[in-house]
Amino acid sequence: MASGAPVRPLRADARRNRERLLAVAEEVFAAKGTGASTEEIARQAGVGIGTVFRHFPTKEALLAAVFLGRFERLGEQARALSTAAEPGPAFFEFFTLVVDQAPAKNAFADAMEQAGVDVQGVTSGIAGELTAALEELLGRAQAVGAVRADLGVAELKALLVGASRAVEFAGDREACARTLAVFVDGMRPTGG
Amino acid sequence: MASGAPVRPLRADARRNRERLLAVAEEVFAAKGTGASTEEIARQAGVGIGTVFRHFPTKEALLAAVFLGRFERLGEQARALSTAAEPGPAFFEFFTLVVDQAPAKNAFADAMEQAGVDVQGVTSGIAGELTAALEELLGRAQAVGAVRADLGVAELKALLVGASRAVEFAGDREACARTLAVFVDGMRPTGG
DNA sequence: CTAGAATCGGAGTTGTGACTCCGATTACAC
DNA sequence: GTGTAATCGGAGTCACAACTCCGATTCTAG
Repeated sequence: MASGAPVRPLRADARRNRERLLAVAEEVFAAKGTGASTEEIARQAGVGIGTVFRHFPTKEALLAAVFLGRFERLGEQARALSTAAEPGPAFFEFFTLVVDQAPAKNAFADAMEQAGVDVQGVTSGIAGELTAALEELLGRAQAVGAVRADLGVAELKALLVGASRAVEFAGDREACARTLAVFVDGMRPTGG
Repeated sequence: MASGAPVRPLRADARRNRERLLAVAEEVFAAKGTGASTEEIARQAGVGIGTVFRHFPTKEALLAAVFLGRFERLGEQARALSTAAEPGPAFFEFFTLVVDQAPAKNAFADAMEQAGVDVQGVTSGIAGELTAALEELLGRAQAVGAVRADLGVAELKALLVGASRAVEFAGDREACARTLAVFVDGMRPTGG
């Protein structure tokens, strides 16, 4: 199960390059979509193409690494908010938070769909943690009656993706706010 | 403004091929995304690549033609429903209708964003009609108090795109229904 | 039926982007 | 400081997809 190779720590310059590449890739993919070329990323990171492929054997691997990082951070945020005193506001804060980071999140959905990659597979470990954190956050909010009871984590994920798309499409800030309000109100319990 | 060339009617076989291409392209783009190759479309339509490019000088033009057709049909459906006796149910029926046709609709959003094409420009005429029909449909539903008053056509479009994405992501039919319910309830008037 | 124009088909061109390879360079142990 | 193994850089390869071109084919007017 656990991989056999002991993986000695990377040389300092290699580690720097790897981190820089991840940061730049996240930015570029968010800005230009997942169709952005690896050459573009290499150039912006100030390294050669060879270096990109040394660290990430395929473009898909690079994408996966970027999304894994994003998932990790989302999971942390969700966990942090899931211990908040008021589960209701915490839940909606998280929702808004994710949607505000929409561009990168959409790049994620795009990539996974287009590449035909198995989302559950590639990101299984981290995604599992994220799912658990979402479950906690959602469950608590439902327990205090802040969120309708007929929603599960699957629906929540779908709504996160949909909301990200929607606000990206809405344009100006006020339209975004009104659009987001529909999601928020729609997730509240029906009929009081 | 009106173009000068009198455009003589196409030869019978040419018109057949053109229609067949549009139909096949819509299917293929919906199934495999807008990244599907023109060769694939030509093959499935049973024509040569040359024929595709004779009718649609670029791939982008083919995409635009497909979406124009879709917009046209949506506009018709919206217009038909906008004269219904009960504006509220008519509005929500239209919303559901569009979302059920999600795949193709998403292909639209993808293409326009990725290609960097000006949506308003390419589809201006038809999109204008669609917008007008949406406005009518929305306005009537709001007038009878079936839909919250703070939504405009821009928000409605964003919600249509977002909902399409969301249900596409949701997976099984029941999750889709619960997800859609969030949209529907969220668009209803608040506190009333 | 025939002439001739419109249309078709698909091999070939061109451009782009993922990925490889290996000599040059650099970090680290001693 | 020096040896050496890890890392870097980027020219070159390969595959694929958009688009062109022109001889072959098909439609239609007469």
